[in-house]
Amino acid sequence: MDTDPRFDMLKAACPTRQVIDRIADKWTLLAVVALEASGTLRFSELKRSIEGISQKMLTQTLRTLERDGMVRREVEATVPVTVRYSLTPLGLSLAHAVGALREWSYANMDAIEAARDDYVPPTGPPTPTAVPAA
Amino acid sequence: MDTDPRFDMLKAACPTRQVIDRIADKWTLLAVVALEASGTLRFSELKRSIEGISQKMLTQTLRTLERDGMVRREVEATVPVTVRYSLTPLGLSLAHAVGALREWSYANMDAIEAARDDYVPPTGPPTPTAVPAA
DNA sequence: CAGGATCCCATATGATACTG
DNA sequence: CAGTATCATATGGGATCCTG
Repeated sequence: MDTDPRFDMLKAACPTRQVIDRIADKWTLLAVVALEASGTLRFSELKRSIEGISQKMLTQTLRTLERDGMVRREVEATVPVTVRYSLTPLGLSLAHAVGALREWSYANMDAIEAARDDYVPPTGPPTPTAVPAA
Repeated sequence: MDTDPRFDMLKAACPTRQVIDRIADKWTLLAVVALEASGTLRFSELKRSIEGISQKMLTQTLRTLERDGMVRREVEATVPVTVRYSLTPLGLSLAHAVGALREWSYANMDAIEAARDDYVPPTGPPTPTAVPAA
């Protein structure tokens, strides 16, 4: 059998795995980072902060984060309604964990770039510009 | 302008953001975790380790990780060829960063579950089973 | 301003078959 | 075993229009 307990954490049924499945997505992580950086942001501010995100994905991402207790949503009944988003303590703790990833990214982006340059794909078909032709 | 320097890290052009865009994906994180847990694994072992991953995605994920210098791929010319994958130092350091996320997931999965139960979506349309009808 | 509802498409990913 | 190639499909995600 392949019941190696070391991999239980990777079983789709494992709760930890489920959590990973949920938060390991670009927009979620970026939203959390944005909120961590400024504490509180309105919908449109948040949208401007996260370059490339669409209104749809932002709404969707925020709803999920709110549902899972990471984000607090406060509606203020002003004339054009004002909605402010901020991290809950739970969300803040997630932000810290994500911080490790960001730091790593920052510290190692050069190494990645370098590796990428050196890389030669395994058994690639002849490069079009290099084939001597038959 | 919205040139708040606090959000530079979220600009799509920012190198850190680019790295995040790349590694913040489920299969990549899971592959790294799997390799960290056992040091070295063959293709098929890796596939069995990561529940739910398809052969295609595993190949693709490993290629990318290899290209970016996180994974080392060693081919042994045995009869049915043997390929072993392991983390490079760079990959290992990433694994550590990801570890923070895993620990967070493990520590807070209950809180998430709880929040999810309490959650009531904002201004939802009347629940079918609750509408008094006109 | 915030966000719900739609339409629609690119592509991410799975399933299958084939090979060195 | 460790892939590559192909086909089929789900769905992630953008563009638009609309409303309180």
